[in-house]
Amino acid sequence: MNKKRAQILNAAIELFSLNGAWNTPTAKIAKHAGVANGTLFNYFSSKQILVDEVYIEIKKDLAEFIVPASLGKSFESNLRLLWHNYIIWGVRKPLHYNLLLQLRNSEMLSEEAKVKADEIFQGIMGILEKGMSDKKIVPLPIKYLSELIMAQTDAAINFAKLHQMEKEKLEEHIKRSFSVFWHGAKT
Amino acid sequence: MNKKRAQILNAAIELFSLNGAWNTPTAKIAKHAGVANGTLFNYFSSKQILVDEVYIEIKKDLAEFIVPASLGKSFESNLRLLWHNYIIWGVRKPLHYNLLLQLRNSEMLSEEAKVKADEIFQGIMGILEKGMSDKKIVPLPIKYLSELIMAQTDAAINFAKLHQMEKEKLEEHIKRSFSVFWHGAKT
Amino acid sequence: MNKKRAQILNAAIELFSLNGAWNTPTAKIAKHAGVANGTLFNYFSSKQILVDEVYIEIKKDLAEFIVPASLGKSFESNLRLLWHNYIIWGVRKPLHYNLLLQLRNSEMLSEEAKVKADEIFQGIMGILEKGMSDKKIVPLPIKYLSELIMAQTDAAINFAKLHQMEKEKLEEHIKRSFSVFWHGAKT
Amino acid sequence: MNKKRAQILNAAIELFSLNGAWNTPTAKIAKHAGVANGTLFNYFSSKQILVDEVYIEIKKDLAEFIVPASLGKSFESNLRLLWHNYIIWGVRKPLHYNLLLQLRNSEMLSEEAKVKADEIFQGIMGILEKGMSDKKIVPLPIKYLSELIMAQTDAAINFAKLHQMEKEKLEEHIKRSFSVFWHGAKT
DNA sequence: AATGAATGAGACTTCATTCAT
DNA sequence: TATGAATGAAGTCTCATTCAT
Repeated sequence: MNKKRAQILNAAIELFSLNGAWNTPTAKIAKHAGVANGTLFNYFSSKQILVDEVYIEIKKDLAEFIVPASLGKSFESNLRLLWHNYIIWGVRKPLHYNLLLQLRNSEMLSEEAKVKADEIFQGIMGILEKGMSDKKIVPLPIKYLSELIMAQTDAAINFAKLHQMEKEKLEEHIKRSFSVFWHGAKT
Repeated sequence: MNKKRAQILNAAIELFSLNGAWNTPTAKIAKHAGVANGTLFNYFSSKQILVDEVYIEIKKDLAEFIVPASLGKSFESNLRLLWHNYIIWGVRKPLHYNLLLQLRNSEMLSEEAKVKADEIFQGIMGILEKGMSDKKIVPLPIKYLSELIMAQTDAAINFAKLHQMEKEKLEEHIKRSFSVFWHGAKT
Repeated sequence: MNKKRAQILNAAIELFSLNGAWNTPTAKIAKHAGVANGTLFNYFSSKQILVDEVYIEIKKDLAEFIVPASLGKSFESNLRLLWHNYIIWGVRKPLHYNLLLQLRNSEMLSEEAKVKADEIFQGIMGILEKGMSDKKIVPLPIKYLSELIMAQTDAAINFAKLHQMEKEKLEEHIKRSFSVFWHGAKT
Repeated sequence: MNKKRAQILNAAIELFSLNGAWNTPTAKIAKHAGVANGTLFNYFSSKQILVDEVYIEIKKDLAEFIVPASLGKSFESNLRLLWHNYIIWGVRKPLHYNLLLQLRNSEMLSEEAKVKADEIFQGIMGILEKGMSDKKIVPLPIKYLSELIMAQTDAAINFAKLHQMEKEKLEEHIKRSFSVFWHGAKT
């Protein structure tokens, strides 16, 4: 990939996360990235597109991070791993995570970007669908199930960050949060 | 209360929700509210303050709506009612609900506003704390429990809106969502 | 005279002097004067007129203060008294004095106000003219002479204020400053 | 130096002088300078800073103009030259001169600007100090002496402009004005 | 006469975007 | 391809003035 493009994306993620995308000027991003003002527009033809690409970049990073290299045998263990990895990602990459939340409900994303970002998660959706059709879990619409998982892991991430949890304590917290979910959702 | 102030607040809520607070000019709000440009600043001395007050207004509206007039006997029934009312509110007031999510992670709110908004929910927090200390529910930090509830109800609201649920269907959905939660959390 | 009118004038003098007339809103003047916003415009139909009236008020105050009740016999003693009184006025009424300087070169005064203010000093000009025609002083255009006097007294006032002179020290300073002038200008 | 910057400074000096800095919009300055609205702010990050820089520019121009290329032998001749040059400058550059007076007492200048502007005149102050310590002049505080000189030359400039003096007549006027001063101040 | 809420023109300033170098 | 000065539309906010009470 292109180096300058990556610099700009990273600068944007950092500044967007800290100050809000809506009040981060492109000029500041360029400066933070160590490139000229106009260079940014050689790589991203408008700020709208930059925002979209930042969102997609984050979603890609997340998807790569949480998908297990190889799927285990049981649905529960696969789901537990996804659950675990998502929380770890959220804790380890606070800027990315914060920005993800920020953009999700901001009315700043184009429809195209949302669709594209969803596509990245189709593989993960597949795992859930499989578990559902195998009746490993209470029958819920797949879309609702995923929202539910995301919602509960978000709560877990926020709480872990609030208490600056690390290592064993964090693992314990993840375990417990999954346990609460699994108790309610398993068949 | 003051009529013009309310007009402005309502106009702001509507436009913020539809277009994003970050790209709703104060001039448009004033026009939509049927007042002059400068009048807005007689009531809200800056856009920042308007945003803060909008957020507080929404939280107040929500708190009023979900708190049961009289608390029932059992913790479960009280919690079930809160759960129910929150989802109803989210479905009935989509603009308010959407804006609530938008502002929460936007970096647009002042710290003062966040604190003030939290104070509005202290009564509701009290209900949870009571249930917890009475061991009606698995021992979780109260802050995490509330995040968890909010997260799951948010998921339920999103899903209900996605499928434009109403009446019996909506009630059924609410019931099921609570059931999943209660299963996982009850002692 | 009218009490409210005087309150407004005094408030204006104070605020104009401290912050500059150009950035003192009429609303602040009204508040400082303890009257309503609109009341100010009952007495002064525009800010321009208020500024003009403030200037005239100051000039009147100054003229009243410096003109000796009864003129002495010698031109020198009369002039010495004017000189003395002007400096005393400038030191005792720093707000008035400061504002006088501020307005003089500000392009904020209407031509009418300047003319009116000059009329107030015609009596004093008469004294100078008399001394000139009696050849008590080197032949200079009367207008230049008055400028010269004002200029030197201004310098004396600034210096006295800089060193916070009072009583004997101030009197000594005034004496010396007049002496320098008189040495240069007497015939 | 930078061409656009100079254009803006010159436009500002002209418009400030004619209409007062307080009621010259930045938009008018930009237009008069032949640049876009925003360009002005590339060179002067706020109107306050533009005003400050205008003041400093004028003081620099004045200092350059009045300081003699080489100092003569006698203190009197050096002082006479400064006196002469200042008056000539004031008459030849009426816009600059008018604005200098306007800004001096306007409460529009930042303290930094005043300090910076004073530094420009340190060389000239040195000349006066030398004359003082050599007892060529009555013992007066240096600060007062400079105020006195400025005050009298200001009077001379105003009078010269009032009568639209030129060439011999102007030179004669300057000579006389210095003579009045020197008579009063020499030892 | 006194009030003060309402007005809206206009001020300063920001910033996404362009384009000549 | 990279630059960064220039642009000007558009945003937030101020404030002299009006007018119904």
